[in-house]
Amino acid sequence: MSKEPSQKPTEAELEILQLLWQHGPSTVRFVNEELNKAKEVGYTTTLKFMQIMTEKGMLAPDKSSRTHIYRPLLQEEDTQRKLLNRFLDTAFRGSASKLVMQALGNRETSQEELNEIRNLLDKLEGGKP
Amino acid sequence: MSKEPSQKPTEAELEILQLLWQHGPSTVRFVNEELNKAKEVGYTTTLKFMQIMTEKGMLAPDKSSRTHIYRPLLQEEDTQRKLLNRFLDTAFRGSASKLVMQALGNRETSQEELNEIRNLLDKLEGGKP
DNA sequence: ATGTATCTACGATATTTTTCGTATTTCTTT
DNA sequence: AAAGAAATACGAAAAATATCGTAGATACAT
Repeated sequence: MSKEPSQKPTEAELEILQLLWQHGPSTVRFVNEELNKAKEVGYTTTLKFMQIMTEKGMLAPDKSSRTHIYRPLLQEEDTQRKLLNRFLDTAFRGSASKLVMQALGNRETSQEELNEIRNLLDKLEGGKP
Repeated sequence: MSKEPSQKPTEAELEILQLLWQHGPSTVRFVNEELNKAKEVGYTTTLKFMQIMTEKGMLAPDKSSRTHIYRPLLQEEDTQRKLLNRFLDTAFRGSASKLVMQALGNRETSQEELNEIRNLLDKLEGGKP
């Protein structure tokens, strides 16, 4: 029974994945230090998480040296897409536009980002002019 | 010790809130039947949830008749906003535009909705011409 | 080469979330 | 008024998440 590579990461797992996506393959110590910038977490706690994530097939450790280096097996965009779809359904009953409106309304969004979005809108509407 | 009215609802709690937002104040039985359209859940399970949610200050039961009627104390948009902010940070590292792009890209969005979004963009950019 | 620091392995505990069973109370129906 | 149906109250088990301590192995510095 080989394990399916994906699942829904928990919040804590997601935080770790974020760090790995952002910084590339890393050691437990590094991840732990990064996590500690936000809140206190014991080293072994982080280690345990990363081991569990490895069991679940989310990470792969390079064990060639004593200090293991973990890399994420889940793709960032893939994972985001799945999480987003789930979130959209549970929190917004599937209404993407409501979500988008909230997301844009609640936060400062840079001019550059707004332009990107506008471009996307153009592309989406371009399909049926 | 008065309880703070809000907290982060769990997924199961959110499902119940959704039903109450959608249909207005309801009985346990009604909520339970709705939940059962998606998956089997025992009546007492639903009851317990709604009682816990009441303790947490998310719901308020009208107990004037034997069959209690629960109404949500959390506002839909409020709650969505909070959940969204959290989700945005944990899943998209705070990048609203990335989230928006994914949300629009992954799903069919109606012309009407696209227009709404475009209007919002105009309004957002209007602020600093 | 010996003590100290750093790792991983592993198991255990704590916390939160989900799920139910049973008892008791309150209607309804006959 | 008694039997049965439908609700709530309560407690507790089960499952999923999160957190840590200790032991043993490995490297490093003196």
